[in-house]
Amino acid sequence: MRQSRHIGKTLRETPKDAQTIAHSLMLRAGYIQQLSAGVYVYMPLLHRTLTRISQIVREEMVAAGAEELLMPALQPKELWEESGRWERYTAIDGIMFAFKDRRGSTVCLGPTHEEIITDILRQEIKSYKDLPKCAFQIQTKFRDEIRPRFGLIRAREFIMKDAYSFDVDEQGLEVSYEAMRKAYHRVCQRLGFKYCAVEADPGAIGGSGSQEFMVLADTGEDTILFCNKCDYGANQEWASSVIETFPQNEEIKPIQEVLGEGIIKAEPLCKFLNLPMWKITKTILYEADGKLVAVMVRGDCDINEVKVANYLKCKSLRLLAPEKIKQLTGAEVGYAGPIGLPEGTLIIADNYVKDRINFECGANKTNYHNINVNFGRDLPYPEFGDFKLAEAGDGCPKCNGKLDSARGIEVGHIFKLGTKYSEAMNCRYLDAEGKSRPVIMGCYGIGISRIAAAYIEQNHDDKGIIWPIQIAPYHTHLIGLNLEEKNVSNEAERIYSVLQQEGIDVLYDDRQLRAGEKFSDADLIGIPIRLTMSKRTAEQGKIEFKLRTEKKSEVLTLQEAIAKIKAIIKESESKKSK
RNA sequence: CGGAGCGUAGCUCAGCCUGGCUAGAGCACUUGGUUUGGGACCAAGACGUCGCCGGUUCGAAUCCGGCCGCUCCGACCA
Repeated sequence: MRQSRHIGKTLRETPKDAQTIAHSLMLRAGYIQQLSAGVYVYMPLLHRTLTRISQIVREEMVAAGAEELLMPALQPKELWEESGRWERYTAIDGIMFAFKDRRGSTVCLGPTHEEIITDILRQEIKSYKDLPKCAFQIQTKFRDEIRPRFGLIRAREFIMKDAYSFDVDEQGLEVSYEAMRKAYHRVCQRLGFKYCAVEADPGAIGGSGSQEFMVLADTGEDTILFCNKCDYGANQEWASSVIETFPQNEEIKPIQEVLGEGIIKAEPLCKFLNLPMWKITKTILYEADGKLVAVMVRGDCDINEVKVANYLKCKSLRLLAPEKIKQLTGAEVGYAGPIGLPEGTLIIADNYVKDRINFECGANKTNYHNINVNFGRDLPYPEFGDFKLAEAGDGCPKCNGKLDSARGIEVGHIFKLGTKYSEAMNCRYLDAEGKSRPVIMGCYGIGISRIAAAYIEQNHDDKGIIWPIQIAPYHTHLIGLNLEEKNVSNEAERIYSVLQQEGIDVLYDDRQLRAGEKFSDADLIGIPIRLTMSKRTAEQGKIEFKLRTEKKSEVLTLQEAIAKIKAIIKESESKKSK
């Protein structure tokens, strides 16, 4: 491509809306243009990169035994009602774009495709002999995100690869899931990511287990925790951890109400009462689908609301508003405790709350706290579970290691769905005994457009993007200098066409600009190999070769340069799965 | 949705508080000249429904009201 005819001007200044480096660089280098909130034009350079990312993903999906198809983005309401997700996705969460067509039928733009694929496969699968099956597509998804942000990281329209597996039983699902898990690792490796795969919350998609593929970046929206000894890793919203416990060998004391005026929050409280943090109890009041719930955790812990919501199986979980707390408990915020809550309040407590004696908790009276509280005597044992937020420094739940934390961008997420959709939508088969069984499903997503943004977030310098050869928009960037001299421009033109004949993708900067501007643009755009033809090199009959990752350049013959470029391309292609 | 902010040239922004006549700057763009291997310089030019609608006023980018759009902080997720 001749840069003089290329669409996508570079900008010197950072557009003010860009909050992350990747977003800013993509705007400045002409990879994206914003059309409205969370909606972007994929400009020619990005389009090429997305095509390459898609191709890598496609190759690994096919190698894992999946078959490609393409489903409609426009979907009928009926299938979503059948799966039971219509209300959640529209009225409750509002994540789905839905509207009426001219005949008055309600339709929506697909945020995901479990319903459609299940509808297709239930017509396909009749017998255990029809299984297993695995299908994937690379397609535009629509999600009316509550808050789109960071450019392509969280967009309302984005490109996703989604795959769906169908098996006869759990063991079959294990095999399919494992094949996808490996394929996801290969995709991440081929792309050249610094990443990690972690256990995750299946969330709205549902199912029994899931893993997220996290690209490590400080601007990531997620916090991940991983063990410094074993392979345990999990999204913080899903992670469990081990914390220190203390011997409970003191005598059981009588419960006592203590005045501690204006003293709230665990730390001031433990100083005031001269108690260790772990003896304090945080009791937080929530409204779960309109029902009052009190959650207790140890004073040195925080609550993980995802765990609480999962335990309660509720659709919405909100902190109780201060006015409501006062109305229901009679106390200001900060004095809530498990004793004396309104009738019918569900009390749940973190496991680490359980084996303590003579602990503290709020008295549900402004300025008062109870000490020497004991389960069984002062209040019944509540329901216990894992509700605390795991944090860096906690112990690993699998070994005796410690958890470290990092920020990550979720580029892939794989789920064991089980029978959630096949039961709801009647996707069944007859087994060898002639018995009807629901198909066991899995689903597997990769954010194609997000990968581009995540890669830049992880690989850039102060001058611009640094693409690897496998997903760069072009393999080489040919820079022509001194083009006003006929012999130089002739030579540059010749090299441009030789490179093309050799099957090397080349962006040829044939613009009449100064060297500095061309080099700056080249650094910004980030094509991995730069070839420079100028008066200087033309005289030697050679060309300057430079890698985007290196400071130094070398002067080579065209043949040598081509050989090097081909070696680099070949090296990246050797990672492809057969 | 709750909280905060912004909307003036392609981009970054000044002007608004304290209303005033042809609305500014830098970058980008056009033309000419000098330059020419890391975002040059000089000169001349082109480019604006000041987000939209309404109100106040002799007069509105500026004050007031409504609407729209965008961004940030929280819940969502590939």
